[in-house]
Amino acid sequence: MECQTKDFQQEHKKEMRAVQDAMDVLSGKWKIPIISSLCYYNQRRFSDILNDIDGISNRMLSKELKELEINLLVKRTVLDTQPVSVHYQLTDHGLTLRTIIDNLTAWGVTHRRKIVGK
Amino acid sequence: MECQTKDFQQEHKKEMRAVQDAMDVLSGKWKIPIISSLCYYNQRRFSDILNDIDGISNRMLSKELKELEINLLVKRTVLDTQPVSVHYQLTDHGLTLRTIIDNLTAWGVTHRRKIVGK
DNA sequence: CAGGATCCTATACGATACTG
DNA sequence: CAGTATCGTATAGGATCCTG
Repeated sequence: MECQTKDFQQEHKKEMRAVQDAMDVLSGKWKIPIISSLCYYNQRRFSDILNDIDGISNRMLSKELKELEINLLVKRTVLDTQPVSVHYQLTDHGLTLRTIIDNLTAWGVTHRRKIVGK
Repeated sequence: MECQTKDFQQEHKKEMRAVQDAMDVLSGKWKIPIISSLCYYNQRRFSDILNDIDGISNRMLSKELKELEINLLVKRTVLDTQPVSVHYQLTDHGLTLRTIIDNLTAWGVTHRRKIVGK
């Protein structure tokens, strides 16, 4: 411990800022489920996602999708049907989250086993 | 899309529950920075962590460490020195988060570049 | 169908002060 | 040093109703 220089610590703080940047985008109750849904189904309408995710309200879905759009993770496409339908899909950048989601899924499974016990 | 069976959807909902389980443990402002700190330094005292993480209060650190302990991610050890010092370290189970944290860190970096522009 | 507007509650979090 | 207690605020999120 005594050998740790200021640079060493600064390097770590930089890393922490990066993880927090990531978590700022992904935290909350619904972001990951939404991304997960779009990952799984590739292309999805508003009401489909509403159905994919148990317990989410339209208000929340709308709000979260907007934030994901702002963060360039999701692309919104309005189709001029009657009545209008709207498609959501992950951008290329959004797709780069796939590995993380998969890892989190796997970890979630083993964690539950660990906590609840089997 | 039309070929998706009920089973297919149920499988996906299971996966989503798993990611949410993971996020329940990791969400919030401080959990990941704390784990990151313990990952980096291996063993750390309360006041050290307080120093590692910019902006965290002792109240929050105390609270978050307790939750991490309950989730078996962190082990607390009291050393009978005068005055007492307390060591925190990741459990084996906590260490399994390393990959995820590394991935999130890397993703955070590219995401910031993407959003802020370079 | 795809949302927006409104209202309300819970909890996350912050600041400060105190203790063994 | 390693916390706990107390108080206050802000934000996340839920419920319900409305609209082009």
